[in-house]
Amino acid sequence: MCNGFALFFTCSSRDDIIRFSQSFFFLTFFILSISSNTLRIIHFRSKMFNQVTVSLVPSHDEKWMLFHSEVNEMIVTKTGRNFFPKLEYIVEGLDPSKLYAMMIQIEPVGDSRYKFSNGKWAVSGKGDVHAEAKKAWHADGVRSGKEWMETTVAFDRLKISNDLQTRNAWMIPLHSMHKYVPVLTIYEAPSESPFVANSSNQCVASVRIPHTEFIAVTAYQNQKVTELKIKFNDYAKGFRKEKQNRKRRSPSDFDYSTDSTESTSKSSSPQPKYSRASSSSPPEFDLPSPSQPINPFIFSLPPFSQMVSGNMSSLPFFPFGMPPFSTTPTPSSPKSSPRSSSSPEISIPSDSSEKKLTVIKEEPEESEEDIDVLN
DNA sequence: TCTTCTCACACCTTTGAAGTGG
DNA sequence: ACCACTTCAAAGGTGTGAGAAG
Repeated sequence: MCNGFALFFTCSSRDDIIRFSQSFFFLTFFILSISSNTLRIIHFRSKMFNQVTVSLVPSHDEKWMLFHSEVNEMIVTKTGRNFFPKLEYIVEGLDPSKLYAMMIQIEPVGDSRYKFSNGKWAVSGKGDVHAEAKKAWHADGVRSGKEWMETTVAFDRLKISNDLQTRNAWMIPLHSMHKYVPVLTIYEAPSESPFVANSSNQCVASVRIPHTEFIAVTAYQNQKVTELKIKFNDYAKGFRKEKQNRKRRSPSDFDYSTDSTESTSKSSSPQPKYSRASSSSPPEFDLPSPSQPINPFIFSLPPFSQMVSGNMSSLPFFPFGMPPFSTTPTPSSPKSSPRSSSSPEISIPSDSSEKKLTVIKEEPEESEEDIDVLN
């Protein structure tokens, strides 16, 4: 499984040690060279240099940043809840003629359990034991790089649940009061579906964006997060301040004779949707489990939070003539979702600027099991 | 007593079928 | 008959808050 940060490295000679040092410098360099809006993944092959970039759709990215500044929370229920903000990516740098499949996992961050007390989140002890993160494949299955790059990559159908026994392919079971981060993995596929992750498929990139971290909860703990959800999620419009004269009524409060109010107000016509590779697009596909490990990781690095201590200005010199990355925000992609005219303005606190993690993936490790049968 | 979870609820958007008019 | 547009109802998503569970 492409889990975390990995380098293909075996240390058996002095040359190897030098190679490791070079790799380390390289890693350090581009970890610190991430643009503020785009997560870049550099994937080295033996003969060719590929640069795959993955970013969130700007309108969602802004929201993720905002929620992250308050420590994001996601409600989990037995029946499953959607992500908000949405997980919708822009992928660039794929080979247009090659075939790819996309998969997302929600991986635990650390092994702690959290509690919300005195207005903030704190570790409350050792976390529950996590099963291996469930893999949710994008419903579009195998598509060409050109097709993936033409549209955004959305996982609309994905739901998170606290039902650990769920067999629903789109339901990701999570432990409440634990911290998680979504990880997008891109596989190169040799042929059309059904896609099977095996030794003939390469893990092109595996991306975790630090500010998409969240804590799974069964009820919101931080009032500020609740307010942000209500402010930005149209489905929660009913809870917005200007309408907050609503009150929960006990059964005895019902007055069936006069209960007319505004319930007759209906929505305007449905908004046209922009083109995207949505996970909700039919038909569903049925992917078998990855059958074979592709390559074991030889070396793994600690979590991002432990690696980045905070000062981006002290970039180390990169010794290999590494092409410089732009550190300016990527201009909004034309394929990004249009902002709804009714969407509230987003202002991100200045201290919320997040350093993003770049993840190098070499050959991934795949487990035998995984992937529930798609319903 | 405290924390966490569950469920029914009101209120909202989205979706698609049915109706209408050119 | 066809097409474009509007209307309507059902489905589904949201946070709330009372009560249950541990």
